[in-house]
Amino acid sequence: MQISKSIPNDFIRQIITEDLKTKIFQLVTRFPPEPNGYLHIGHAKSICLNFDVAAENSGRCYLRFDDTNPSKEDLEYVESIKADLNWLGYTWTELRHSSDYFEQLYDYAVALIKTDKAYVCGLTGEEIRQYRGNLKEPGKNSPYRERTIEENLDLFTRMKAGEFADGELVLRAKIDMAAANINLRDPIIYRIKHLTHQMTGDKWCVYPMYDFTHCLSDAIEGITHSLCTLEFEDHRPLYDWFLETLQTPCHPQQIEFARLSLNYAVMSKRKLQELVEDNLVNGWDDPRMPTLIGMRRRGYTPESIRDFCDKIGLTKNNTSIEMGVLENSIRSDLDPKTARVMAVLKPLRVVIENYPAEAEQLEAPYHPNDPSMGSRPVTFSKVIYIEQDDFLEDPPKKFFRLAPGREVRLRYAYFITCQSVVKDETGEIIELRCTYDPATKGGSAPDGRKVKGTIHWVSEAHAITAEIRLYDRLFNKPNPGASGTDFKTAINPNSITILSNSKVEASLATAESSQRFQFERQGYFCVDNVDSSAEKLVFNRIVTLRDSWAKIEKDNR
RNA sequence: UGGGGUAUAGCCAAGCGGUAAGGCACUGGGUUUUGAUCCCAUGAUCCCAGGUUCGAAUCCUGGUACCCCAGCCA
Repeated sequence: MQISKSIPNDFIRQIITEDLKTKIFQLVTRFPPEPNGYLHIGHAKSICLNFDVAAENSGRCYLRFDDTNPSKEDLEYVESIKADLNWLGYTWTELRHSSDYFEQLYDYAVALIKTDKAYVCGLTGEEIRQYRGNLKEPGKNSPYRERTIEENLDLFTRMKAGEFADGELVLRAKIDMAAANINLRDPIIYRIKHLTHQMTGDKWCVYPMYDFTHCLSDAIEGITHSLCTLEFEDHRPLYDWFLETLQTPCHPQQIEFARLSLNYAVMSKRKLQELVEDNLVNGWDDPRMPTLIGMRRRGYTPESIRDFCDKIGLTKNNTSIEMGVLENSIRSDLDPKTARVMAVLKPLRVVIENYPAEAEQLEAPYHPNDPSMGSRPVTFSKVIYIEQDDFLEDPPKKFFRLAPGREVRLRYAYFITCQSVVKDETGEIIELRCTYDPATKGGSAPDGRKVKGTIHWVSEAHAITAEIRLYDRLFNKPNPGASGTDFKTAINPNSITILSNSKVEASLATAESSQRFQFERQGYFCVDNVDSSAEKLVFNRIVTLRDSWAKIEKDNR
């Protein structure tokens, strides 16, 4: 962005600012993903919050992999998460893993047992659920709740030693089976899993649960403000209970905010995974996915995503952001810094009858409002392509483009007038015959006459054939899966359109992977970082330009 | 009366007892060799009902609506 950014002043920053005023400490935050999937735009909200708020206050922000469940996690994900974070432009003060603390966590659990605040329970999963009660009725005590400390110590030691099978025993905090908050009804804090962990290998066969791990990991790292999403509000009493009961040297403050939800998109890991597995998209990096890796491939800039996160605000309100906000962020980031070039998506051949056989070079600036971006030569010739949409045999009112007998400006070139239309046997328009006015070279008429339309073009003999992928929203309902429907029934069947015979100007021959351009009058495009090659250029449409003609057209119908 | 949250314009969101910021979207207008950009203009009495106060979106009382919680997931 060109404009200097103002620091947001949301309720979390207000709390932190106030804390900083009244206490002496260095702010420490953390971004704690579980490495069990790819990051998406919703994670970006949390990332920006944690890293930015630390930076604004000369604090630190850790990246911590919350890897307490080896059955779901994979090294592949930790690498992708690190790459996404770097791409967004963030650097963590230190890289940590919850698994780094398994030893300390185990000691804390033993401490709990020793103070009679935890016990080994032999109930089955089904029984535990039954004993837990429900939303309206209190639970009842486990028959194992009154084991002696010695017995618990012995059992827990043997759990760790691998003497029991998965599911046979668990360690539970001894709190209150009648608590109104279900999280406090003797929550399980350790379970047995005979699994190889991606970091600790086969050292452990008991793994701590989230509620026990997260607060203690925060405390161990000296996190001052532990920021998480709303669904953990109910867990805060438990978070605080562990820290108070165990008398940890510091007690981080958990603060919850609303997670991001975006119109016409899904954000849950389960749903995204389903899209990938059912081949409804082409992988996690499909440009239609809200994953960071997908958005990166689509052509979104890290700046635009950070700008978006600033714009949407931070509250506890359960809200849904309109796609338009995201689109605005990417457009306003790209507009000042992206070179303009010409590309004809759906070509229509135009022969300029009175133009000589010899081609000529014209100079075209890369940016209309920024001469410092320079210019490039484009070749003009007797046979060119224009956009099919830019010609209408029977134009409606307010259509400013080409039509029989009408004159338009070819951008940076000449005025041309359509003399006749050539059709094939089926009546389809296959070619236009036009004439040009040599006096209008460069695009202005010495006699001062005006044309309302300016259209883009490429020279047939000099253009490069490219594949262009047009993307639209993945879903055609604002809230896919709302009110019990299957979210997959809301998939937009036209979320991708592949144009394999588009014609782009010659200067694009040297376009590099991931390079972005504005195709004049069409939108912003990005060289696909997977499928594009020197032999076959492939562009992704990042976003269209705002299009007031499209609105007029829509109103006409 | 299970517990925990949230309600300010179409979508976000400031506001913290002194008379409703801003962004996005929309609509109208101006500039323009992109129907782009840019520039101007236009909209709410704050979920409802009472109450306190000279004064309430802000405080109190009582309602209503919506979200989250019953994984040996995070």
